[in-house]
Formats: sequence, structure tokens, C-alpha cells
Amino acid sequence: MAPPLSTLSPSTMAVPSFLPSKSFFPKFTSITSITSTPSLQCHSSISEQLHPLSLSLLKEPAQGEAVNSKPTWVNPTKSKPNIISLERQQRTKPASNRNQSASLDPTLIKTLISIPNSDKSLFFSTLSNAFPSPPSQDDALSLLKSFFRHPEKSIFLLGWLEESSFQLETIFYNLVLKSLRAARQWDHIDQIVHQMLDHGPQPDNITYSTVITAAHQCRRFDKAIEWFDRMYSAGVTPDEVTFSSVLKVYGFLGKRQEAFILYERGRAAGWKPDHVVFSILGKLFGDAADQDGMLYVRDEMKRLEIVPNVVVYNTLINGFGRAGRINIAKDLFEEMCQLGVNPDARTLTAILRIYGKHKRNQDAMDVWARMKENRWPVDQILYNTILTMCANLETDLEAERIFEDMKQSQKWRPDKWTYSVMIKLYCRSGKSERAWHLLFEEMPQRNLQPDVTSYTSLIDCLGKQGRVNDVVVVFSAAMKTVPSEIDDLLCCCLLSTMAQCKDEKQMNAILGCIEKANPTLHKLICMLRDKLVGFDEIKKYFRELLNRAPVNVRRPYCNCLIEICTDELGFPSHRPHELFHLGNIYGLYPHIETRRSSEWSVDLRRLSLGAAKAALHDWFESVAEAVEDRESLPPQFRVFTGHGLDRFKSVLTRYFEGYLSESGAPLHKCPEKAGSFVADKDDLLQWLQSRGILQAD
DNA sequence: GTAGGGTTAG
Repeated sequence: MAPPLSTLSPSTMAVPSFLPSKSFFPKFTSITSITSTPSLQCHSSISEQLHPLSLSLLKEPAQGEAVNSKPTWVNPTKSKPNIISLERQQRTKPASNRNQSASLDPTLIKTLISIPNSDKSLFFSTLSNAFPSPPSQDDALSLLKSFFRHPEKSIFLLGWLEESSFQLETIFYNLVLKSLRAARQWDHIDQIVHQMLDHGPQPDNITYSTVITAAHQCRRFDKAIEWFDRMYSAGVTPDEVTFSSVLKVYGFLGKRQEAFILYERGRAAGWKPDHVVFSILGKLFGDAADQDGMLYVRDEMKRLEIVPNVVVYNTLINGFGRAGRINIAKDLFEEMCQLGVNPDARTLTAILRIYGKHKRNQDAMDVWARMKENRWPVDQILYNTILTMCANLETDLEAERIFEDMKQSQKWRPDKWTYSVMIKLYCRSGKSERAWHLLFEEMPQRNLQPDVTSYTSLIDCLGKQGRVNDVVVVFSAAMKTVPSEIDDLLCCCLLSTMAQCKDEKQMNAILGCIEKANPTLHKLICMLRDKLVGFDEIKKYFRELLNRAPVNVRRPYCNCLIEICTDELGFPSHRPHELFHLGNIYGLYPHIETRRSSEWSVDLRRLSLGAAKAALHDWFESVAEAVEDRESLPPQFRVFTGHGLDRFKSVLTRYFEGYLSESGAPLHKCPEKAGSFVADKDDLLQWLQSRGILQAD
């Protein structure tokens, strides 16, 4: 029993609801060493694993039919409808009239291109003069190809050919569509394909794949899927290229399940996919950090005995890196080297980025040495990635050496990305003078326009040093050069500068910057300063601010706001607590409190100082509430503040040592667990009562 | 761009 065509179309595919959202692959593939067994491995295949699933997805048995009955093709007079055509559509060269196919006059093409788009009649008459009799197929195609960057001219030519009763085959329309795709003219494309369906010539696989990729590029994903569906109803079975175009659309939409089901259906029809398909699938799963999906791609290739090429390796290495599976990425990299698949600049960019990000110094240095030894190819992005890697691995001297090399190089000169990495590197270690020199001296000398991240780094660095006036200077420069790029991260750095302000004058200077950068934030700060403004109104503006900010900046925003309210800048004393409460409402501080029968704890690590104080106060209150609610309490309470040798990691602990002893809290440094303070239940409750946080019995 | 499909940086 073959499914009716409509059930083959992807938009009507059922997606089983029991599949987990992160990865829909059953956990069947154990992660095995790739390098040790480059030959085919005997994994149980996913189609075997999903056998019962495929019965419900691939076929839709009639009611009453046993699920395990073997379907038979009962109507031999009709061909079996297929999901995919196993033969790729061949490009056909149209019959050409060799007598008239002399190369076209380049001045004619220039003349035609120079005709204003408003003057269609001049375009037509110029053509008619040049071709008293209809042009050959070859000439018409050459003309169309030379109009690739001039979609209006492509359309004109098509119109003129139609008028000249020229035999227009599908290839002519396909070329026009390509020209329109380059110009991102979606509506025009849609219109032309409809016209083809209505009046001919009929669209073929090349038409549909051009249309699907055009819809993708024009961000009309709904249309991409719609046209894929439509080709089945028009009786055109997609081939591998059209299939991969739509798989890519699914990838962009994050529709992994749909892509997987479509792929499996193609496979079930006997399709043997090529490298391009696997690289699309690899990216699709890699972008979602879906390890099982990527392992599936790898295993499928092994099953089909296809050795990945460099592009497939690149997508998989990137994907496993994104999923945090550094060792698998490393194994893949070593495997490709062993198999003689030469890494290119993108491979090296991928692997070095991963090693840098995850502090794999030794692995990084090893690859770098091999790069020099084997003279592996380099490009600008790879150069900058190596620099970023050095910054991540904190090998600043090496970074400086590479930077100097680049300045001397004729081929790989520093660009704005290079400068951004160096500025960040200097700012991280407090070398604001050097960063300043790069940003305001060297970059203009080299005619490089900094982007916002460089300004943000420098503002952050100067802010931490309390150089408020310099922060204002840098901000003004940013407003002048990149006003449209000023973002929430930069505003966060302005806020943290504000917490460093010594007096009203400094604070007003920063407030002035914030007013220009983000009026909502400015309004919120003014409200926070006004003791008459209530919680609900603060909540409304806070929410508005957070909703507009990207997810990764929301918590820093809240931290910084708590910070400025904590410092003695004239904010009402209850603001930090209110803001911390709001941060909790919006899920910015998850998993801070833990309650076990033996111990309750609060984890203040990774909080700013002010936020940590607010969190601790909040915790004391929640303990008091538990007492009042007669909950059973553990014998011990613990506060984590973290530990470490560097200044950043120990600052919270040192601060709390002072704070806790000043306030007489019975939390004492715990020798067994570094970076934490403990209190006995009775001592803590007594102290909470003495502070009025807990009512006396 | 060879009438259609693939991979890199805060």
C-alpha cells in the first residue's frame, strides 16, 4: 500500500509527540573512538531502532490492517509514486543553431544594460535592430547569462523573446529566476513560476530548486515549503538537489524532525545521498548542538561507505564543538588527517576556536605546530581566530607577536576584527592605555572603523578603573562613529561605571550617556532614585528593559542595577532587594538556594557584590519564613562565596568575611569546604531574631 | 554564475 501523494508532502507529515525536544534520537549510539575504528562499525541502525515508528510514519495502514503485515504493490499498471527521483535531472543543452551562434557583440550587451529600466521600448527596438531574424538559442542564452546582475533586463529579454515567437524552453525561465534570486525579488519569482504552471513551459527540478533556495534567501520559508509541496501535486518528483534545498530550509527553521523524516523517506526509497546532503544534515544537527543527530550522520556515511570530504568534516567538527564534545571534534580532526583528507583554513579555524574556547592549550599548540610544518592554508579569519585563541588561552605575548607579524604582512593585514581582539585582550588585563592607542590612533591611521565591541571593552576597562571622564570620552566617540550599533552590553558597562562614581557630578555625566544610549534604562534609573515610585511601576519598566535586551545581557543588567542601588548614590535602601526579587521573578537567578534534609545552602558565586548581598538577605528571610511556617529545618546552614587565587574569584569571599563579622552573623569560614561559611541552626535562628528578621517566639 | 544544493569569528 503506497501512501497517497498528499501524505508524502512534508507539511502534512505527522511528527510523533513522544520525541524529546533536545534530540529526537533514541540514545542508541554509544560514543566510540573514531580514530581506532575507521572502518565500518556494527551499530544498530537508526532505521532498525525506529522500525515501529517508521511503520506509523512512512505508511498509513488502513484501519484493521495489522501493523506488521507486509504491504504489497498491487497495481502494476501504475508506477509507484516516489518521494524522490533517484536520477538527478540532467542539464540539457538546447538544440542550437550553429550557423548563428557566433559570439555576441560585447557592445550590444553594454548598450542593452545601459538602457534605463523605464525605457522598455528602446530595449525592444535595440534588440529588434540587432536581430532582424530571431536569435539562436545560444545567443539568447548568452544574453540572459550576461543579464545575471540585471534582473529587469532579464525580464525584458524574456518579454521580447515571447513577442518574437521564440521557442522558450524551461531553461530560459530558470535563468531569469536565477537573476531574480540574486536580486532577492521574491514576488516576481513567485509570479513567474505561477505563470509557468498556467501557460508553460512547465517547471522542472531546476526551476523548483531555484525557487526553494530563492525563498530561503528571501526569508520566505513558508513559500519554500509550499513550493516543495506543490511540485508533488504538479507531478514533478524532486531529485537529490531539490531535496537538499528543502533540507537546508528545514535546517534553518530548526525543523530537525521534519528533515530527518524526509531524509529517511528518501533513504527508504533507495536513495544514496551525497556529500552535499551530509554536510547540510551535519550543519542542521550541529547548529542545534544535537550530538545524536551528528553521530547519526557519521554512522550513515559509514553504513553507505562514503568517506566524508573536507566540507562534511568541517561541519561535523564545528557541530561537535558547539555541542561541547571537544574530544569527538578532536577525533574527527585526527581521523581526517589520517585518511588523507587535507584540512583547509575552515577546518583549522574550527578546531583552533574549539581548543581556544575550552582552554586546551596543548592541543592548540600541537595543531599550530603542524600548521607551520605542513604549510596548511591560512586565511584572514583563521589568522584572527589564532589571535582570539591566544587571547582565550591567555598567552598574551604570543598574541602580541602574531599581531606584529600581521602588521608587517603584505597578505594578512590586521582588520577591524583583529583590532577588536587585541583591544579586548589589553582591556582584560587593565592595559587601557594600549587599548586606547589602538582604538584612537592605530585604527584611524589604517582607516579602520571600529565596531561597537571595541568601544564596549574600553568603557568596561576604564569604568572598572574609576576613570569616569574617560568613559564619557569613549562613549561620545562611539556615539559619533557607531550610533546605530550601541547596544545593551555597552549600556551594562556604563551602568557598572556608574557604580564607581564618586560624586553627583560624575554620576550625572554617566546618566547623560545612558540617556542617549537607552532612554528606557535612563527612565528606570530615575524611577529607582525616586523613593515615591512603587514596586509595580519599577516592575513594569524593568520588564520592558529586559524584554528588549538579549537573553545573555539580562542578568548583567539586573546585577548592575542592584550594584548602583547598593552604592551610596542616593538610592532608597530597599531597591536592591526589590531588584533581586524582580530578577528572581524573571528567572535570572536560578538554583541559588538548595534545601537538603542535612543542610540548606545559598550559592552566591557568580553574583556581583550587591546582588550577592541582596541574595543573602533574601535567603535569611526565606529561612525566617520557613520557621514561621513550621517547616522542618536542617541542623546546618551554608553560604557559598567561592574561592580561587585570582582577584576576581576571591573578592566575594573577602568581602563576606568582613560583612559577616561586622554584622555578628554566626556564619563561620568552613575549613573542609573552601569558599563557604557555615552556621548551626540554633545560632542562626537566634541571630535572625536579634536582627528582627525572625519574630521572637 | 556556468540552468539547481554544502562549511568559518565576539
